[in-house]
Amino acid sequence: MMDQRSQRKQREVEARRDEILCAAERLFSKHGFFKTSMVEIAGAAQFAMGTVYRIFKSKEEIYISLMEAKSEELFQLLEEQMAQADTALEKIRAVIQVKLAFADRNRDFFRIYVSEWSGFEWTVKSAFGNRIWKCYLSQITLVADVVREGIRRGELQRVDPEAVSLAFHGMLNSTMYVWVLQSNPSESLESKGKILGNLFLNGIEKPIKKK
Amino acid sequence: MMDQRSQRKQREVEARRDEILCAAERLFSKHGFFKTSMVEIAGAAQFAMGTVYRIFKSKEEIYISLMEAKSEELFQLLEEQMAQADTALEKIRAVIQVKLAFADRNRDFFRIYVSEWSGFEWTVKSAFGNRIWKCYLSQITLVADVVREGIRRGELQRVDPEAVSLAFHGMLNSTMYVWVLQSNPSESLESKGKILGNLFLNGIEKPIKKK
Amino acid sequence: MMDQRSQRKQREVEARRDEILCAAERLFSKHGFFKTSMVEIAGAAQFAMGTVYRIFKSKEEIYISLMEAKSEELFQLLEEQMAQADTALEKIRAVIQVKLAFADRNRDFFRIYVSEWSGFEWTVKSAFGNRIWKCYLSQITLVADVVREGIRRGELQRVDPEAVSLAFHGMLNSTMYVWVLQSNPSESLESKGKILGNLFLNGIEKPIKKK
Amino acid sequence: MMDQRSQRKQREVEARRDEILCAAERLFSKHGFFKTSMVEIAGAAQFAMGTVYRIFKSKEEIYISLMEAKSEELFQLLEEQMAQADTALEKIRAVIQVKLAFADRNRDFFRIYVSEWSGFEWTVKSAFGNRIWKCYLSQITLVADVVREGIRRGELQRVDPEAVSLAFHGMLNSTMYVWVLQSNPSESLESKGKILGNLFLNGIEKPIKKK
DNA sequence: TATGAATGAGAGTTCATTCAT
DNA sequence: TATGAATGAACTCTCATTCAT
Repeated sequence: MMDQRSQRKQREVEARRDEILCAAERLFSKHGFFKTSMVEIAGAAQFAMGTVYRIFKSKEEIYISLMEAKSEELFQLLEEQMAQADTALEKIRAVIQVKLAFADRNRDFFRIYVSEWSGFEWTVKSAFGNRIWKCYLSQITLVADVVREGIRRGELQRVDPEAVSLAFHGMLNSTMYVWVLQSNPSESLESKGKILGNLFLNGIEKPIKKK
Repeated sequence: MMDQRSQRKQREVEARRDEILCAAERLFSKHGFFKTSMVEIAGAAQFAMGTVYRIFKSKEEIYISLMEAKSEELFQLLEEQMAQADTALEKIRAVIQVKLAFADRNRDFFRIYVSEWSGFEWTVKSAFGNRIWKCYLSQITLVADVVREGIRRGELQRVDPEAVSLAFHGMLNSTMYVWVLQSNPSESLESKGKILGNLFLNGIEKPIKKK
Repeated sequence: MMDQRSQRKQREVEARRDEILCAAERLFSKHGFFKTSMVEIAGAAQFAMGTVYRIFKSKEEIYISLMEAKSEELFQLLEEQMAQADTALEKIRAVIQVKLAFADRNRDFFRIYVSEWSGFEWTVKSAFGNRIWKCYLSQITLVADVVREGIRRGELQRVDPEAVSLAFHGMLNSTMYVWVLQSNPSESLESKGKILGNLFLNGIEKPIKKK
Repeated sequence: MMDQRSQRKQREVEARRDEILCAAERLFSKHGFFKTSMVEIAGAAQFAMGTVYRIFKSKEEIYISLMEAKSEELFQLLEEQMAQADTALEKIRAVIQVKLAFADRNRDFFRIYVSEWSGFEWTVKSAFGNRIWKCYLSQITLVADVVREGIRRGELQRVDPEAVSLAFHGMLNSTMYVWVLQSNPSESLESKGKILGNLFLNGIEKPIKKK
């Protein structure tokens, strides 16, 4: 009985969290962190200010929770899809597809994510900066591991896995950000993915000697 | 005589501009645009508030002027070095070297530049957003032209020049940002450049058929 | 229950409005609109700045609300007293008495009212200027109507009602302002009213022919 | 020789004073005292800020000098015209005509003059307030003297000269202000003067017994 | 527990006045 | 003497956070 009640409570709190994060996502995406006020967030989420502050201890906390939640979601999707791929090449192509599709479904989030990918505004407050940074780092590590494994299995050249993964994400993010900004993307998700996959795997140089 | 005096005036105004921009660069880099106040900028530049406002009409104007000035400087360096290179491959390697060296000399600026590369916080205010965006666009166009020429001359594969250039800059920026953040870069400038150059030109896949 | 609470809220907000207006009245009267700061108003009303801004959206809004509230109050007194008078002459004498008594009770307000009667500082910002102007216009129209009726009923000469009403208020205001400024009015309210009434009704010329 | 040079100096200073006052008049009339800046005044008068401050020690000084200069001019016109009139009635009509004509020629000044007739914004700083007040007082006294003389000579009723003069100017000013505000005055100067003259001399009541 | 009014420090910007040139 | 750049206090208004109800 007590259990049931506390479970309902739990679920309610979760639902509230989501509603607030959802409202914040839209607003941050539209106006940026600093030009979005707590009154706006509370209003959009249909809660009183006090209620918002009961769930999140500050505006920054909302921002970071938003990043963490979505990053976690994306990370799990990445892991799932990568588990189904065998070779490093397939895994890398999977990462591209998953991220592109995710960006397409979460355009508001992605505008924030890419913009703040460096965590620049947060670097001072290291406690917050670190949490944001981890969101990026987890993905970079994930791909770095794939690269490392690919090298070991002879599928990939002997490159620096971390450096290459970092560059890979920069490539992806810059492309996706511009793509997300366009309201009517002229080119499809697929073609973008193919371009990036080829670029990352084979580069742009023309293979000169193919006897 | 009149000329001399007005020239000195001119130089003094320039010097003031630079001092303010320099102070702003440091502060924006450390705290971000919104957490840096005009009082701080004025104080760091050793001027009274009114003096700062005599030279820049708003805080945004300082920010944008900073971006424009440094971007222009970087752009000219890029053009100079590219003019001395013959092939597309050489030009691309030149871009990487120049940007890395520039980032190394302008660490504060680069933290701002990469952080805000998407211009996200500015997109709302289109007048300002456009000016920021142009700073990035000029570089993307520059490299896209190199790629186009390289394809025409048979040096590069038939890729989408704009898409590839965008990805190239994302790759560079993400790498440089992390590199700039490290106070004691363990790896040298050269090696970073080599890694990125190889990645962009040849990708990471192991060339399978080499009979 | 809900009703009671919301009613109390309503009353509290009203009380706050009044306290702020009251403080502003005193300060505007003493230092004028531009030399009175919001900090001073908030301080005098014993509220934090934010509270003042919750109730009035700007300093101008306070000023205009003050004018409108008091003007409305005066206007209603005028209407009441005029309703009890039969002839135009009686009505005009009633207007004089009511305005003098009101000015006596609201010395601070009257200093502002008369000073700014022309709305000069406001004419530029038409939106605000109009609201101020209406405060004066309503009274001028009121008296103009009385004059018109008086003419119709043969009590008054065939004069231009609007022009005469305007002059009438100028006469009243100038007299009242000086009177209000004197801390210890040497002459009584009554005698001032009589003088103005006679002046407006009969002029100052000696009726020459009275056979 | 020395005399000539110092005389020229004197004349130059006078010319500067006039240019500044002229510029200030236009600007104060358009935007009000507080919304007109010294930079604007200096710019409009084609002088450097320092030069303006060499001639007037503050913005307030410009304002008051402006009032004093024009008031003095008006006062002399009034004295001249009144000297040519014999009876009190003629003198009063002369005052009306002169003021109306002066207002017509000095519309900018009159907007300021009437708006600030009460000196309200200045009352705090008594030193300044007094100087402004004297500008009004001189006219009131002038007319009060005429009224006193008129009573002595049996032309006017036994009224309070000061009170009546004050009311007279209030009447005039309110009428003139509205008239000055209208860009295309529909009614002529003459007719306005007649209305005010009749009102002041005979009132609006219909003389009842005229056998 | 939920509310949202109250808080007040702090923001960007202006401008009367000064003073080195 | 004339200049106009430099000054910095003071302005209006915002908003993240708190807390009495």
